[in-house]
Amino acid sequence: MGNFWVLEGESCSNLCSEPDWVGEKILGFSTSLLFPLVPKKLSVSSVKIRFGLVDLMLSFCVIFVSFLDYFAYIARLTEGMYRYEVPPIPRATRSARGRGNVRKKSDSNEMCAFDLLTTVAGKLLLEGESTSNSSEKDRSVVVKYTADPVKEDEDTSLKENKGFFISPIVSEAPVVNHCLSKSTDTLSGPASVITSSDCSEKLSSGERFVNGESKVENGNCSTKAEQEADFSSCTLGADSKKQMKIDLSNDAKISTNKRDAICSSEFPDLWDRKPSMLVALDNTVKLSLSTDPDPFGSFPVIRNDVQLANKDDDEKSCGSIQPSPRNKAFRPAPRVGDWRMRKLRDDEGHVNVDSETRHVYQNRKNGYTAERSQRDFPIKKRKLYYCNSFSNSDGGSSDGISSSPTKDLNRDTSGYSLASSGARAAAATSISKGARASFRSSDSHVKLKIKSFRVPELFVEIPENSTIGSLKACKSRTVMEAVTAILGGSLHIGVVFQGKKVRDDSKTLFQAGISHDDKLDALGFTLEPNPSRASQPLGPEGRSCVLPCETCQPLTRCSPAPAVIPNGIQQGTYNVFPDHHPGKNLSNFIESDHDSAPSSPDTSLERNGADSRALVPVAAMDAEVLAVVPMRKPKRSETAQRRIRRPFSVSEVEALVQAVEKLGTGRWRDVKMRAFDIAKHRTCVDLKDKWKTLVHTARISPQQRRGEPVPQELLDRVLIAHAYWSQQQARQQMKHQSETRLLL
DNA sequence: TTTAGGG
DNA sequence: CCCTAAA
Repeated sequence: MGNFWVLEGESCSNLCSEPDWVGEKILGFSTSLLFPLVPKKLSVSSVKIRFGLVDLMLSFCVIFVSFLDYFAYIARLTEGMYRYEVPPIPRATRSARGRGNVRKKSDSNEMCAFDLLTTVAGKLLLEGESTSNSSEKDRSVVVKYTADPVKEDEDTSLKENKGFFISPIVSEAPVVNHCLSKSTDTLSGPASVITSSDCSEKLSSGERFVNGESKVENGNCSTKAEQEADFSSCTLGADSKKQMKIDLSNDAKISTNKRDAICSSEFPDLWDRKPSMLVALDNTVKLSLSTDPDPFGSFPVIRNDVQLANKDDDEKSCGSIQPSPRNKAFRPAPRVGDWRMRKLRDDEGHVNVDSETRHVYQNRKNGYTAERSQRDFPIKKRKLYYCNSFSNSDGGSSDGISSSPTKDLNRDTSGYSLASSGARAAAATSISKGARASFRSSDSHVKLKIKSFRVPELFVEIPENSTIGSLKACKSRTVMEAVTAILGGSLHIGVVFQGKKVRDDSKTLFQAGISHDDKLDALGFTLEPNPSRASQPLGPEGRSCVLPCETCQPLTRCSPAPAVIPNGIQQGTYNVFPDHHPGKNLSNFIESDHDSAPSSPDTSLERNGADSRALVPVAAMDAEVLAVVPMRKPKRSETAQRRIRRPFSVSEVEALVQAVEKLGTGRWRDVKMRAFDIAKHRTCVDLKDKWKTLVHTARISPQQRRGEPVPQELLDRVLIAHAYWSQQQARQQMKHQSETRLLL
């Protein structure tokens, strides 16, 4: 989908502010959503990976988008349309908003009931690389994730022992945020580390609040950049355990809301290129989920009545400006965070989670206190911006909204550019001082930044007679469900090198072909749902709801704009069951390990759907039940990604030749087992094809050959072997024929 | 799934 | 590399 950046600040209520369409009936509406899925409230986090002597700093940012806002936005866009696809994320205009009061207002009126988790599998690119000599040979195990779940309590304590630990890099993300931020709140701690909610065991994410004042923050940031361990930790996560330890100004009620976390990250490059809009808002919504026990389970149902009811509360609690009427309408929407909490609780047997009931949770470890719950609401001072939800590179479908956002952003935040630059500078200073210096010197830090996110695609079909309300509810649920199902578990960090997933954690960098001088760009990371906890089993019956894509007639009428996922956006890799081959020998083929290329979207989705049942809609909805289906491309052509090209190395060719000499042609399976058993990406068909090309290559003149030159010696052997086995084959046939004749 | 071939 | 018919 695109890249999202969250900046601190106001919530974007614009979109939501005009609930014109509320209550209207949609005639035909089917949508497909590309939702970034974010497991938790990850916001900006940085990962430090130790590669031998080299540390790679990764930062990734996850943004939370208010589902409702987004939804509302979509609804508006789609009204009257049969289908809309991947609407751009609404951006809030910061324009008229003044800071203080206004802001509060925004906080209070959050229509954004659900924060949709958006997310990501971020691809992190190396910004710099360290050149330390020693590291080159030392890199042994480089990227490894800890199998051990991180205990919640230990959020901040992730240590190097584990293959990697993530710590927020203060220097980066914060900078951007604070620049933009207008909020008066200050953070005592520059960054907070959130442990991922229970869900993400392996991944801890750091969140930082943008709210803090810019100046203050800067100081902190820069300072902290170097001491990762120090950052104060706050946890916004669902777990109570992860409470923030950050001092917030009074206002800041960053509270325990999970969703509060704001994400920001600085991506200098990106910013430069395209800052865009603000996406989400969040926390302030005080409202609770519908008080009714959720019949369906975990998904919150949004209802109008609820909204109204909540209104008062919100105002009170916020004590700030009242939300505009319009906004109020939306308030009721439950927030994701709440939802989550509820969900968590459900596990424990608790059912409802409305604002009222929250207190119940107090008992939990680090339980939320009533006070806290109240504080939570007012918090939203963050502004979320996203950059190009549809990456330009995608060539994709931009809604035409894109341009404006940017403008607004710049305009609204006067000095933004300045700030950004400043931020950048700061970042550069803080972090990169070392990093860059290292470039030339021996410092061993490498900085990574997220280049893109992969967003899975969900397809939601909605009956024509559905009301918007139902749509919201359903959608929320389904989407949430899907999201949770997928991401409910912990996140797993995947390493992608040159487009291939490297699954073998035990593999050394060297084995993986990752080297400093080598294209570090080629190194990427993905956040994937953790297989272990991924699924929420829904009854099989639930599946019945899933509709094949084909069934969606309305789709045919969809707007011309192809819903195609922008190229830039790759599908999240959801390999539910990555296989690890810890002890495996790579033998000659370094590349052998690179696992399969990124799974094609469809595949991954399907897999998800199947395995985790992520997409299974809630069981019993009304007639209005929505069916969520993985966006399967009807035709393979659309989505199926061509496997990445993996030219055969000379060593591979040699192995192939040797095997064929021995086994002959026509026994590719044996050849594979014999010579390429470890190279999973080489199929017998590949070997056969390679042999075919080798034969061809051997026959043509050297001048005509392309690619990595194959030693003539090998080519000669190829011809010889080919001739020999061809002859054998011919003989076999002759023999066979003669036998048959005899029989006849 | 593997082969064998065409694209 | 992909796609497919045939085993």
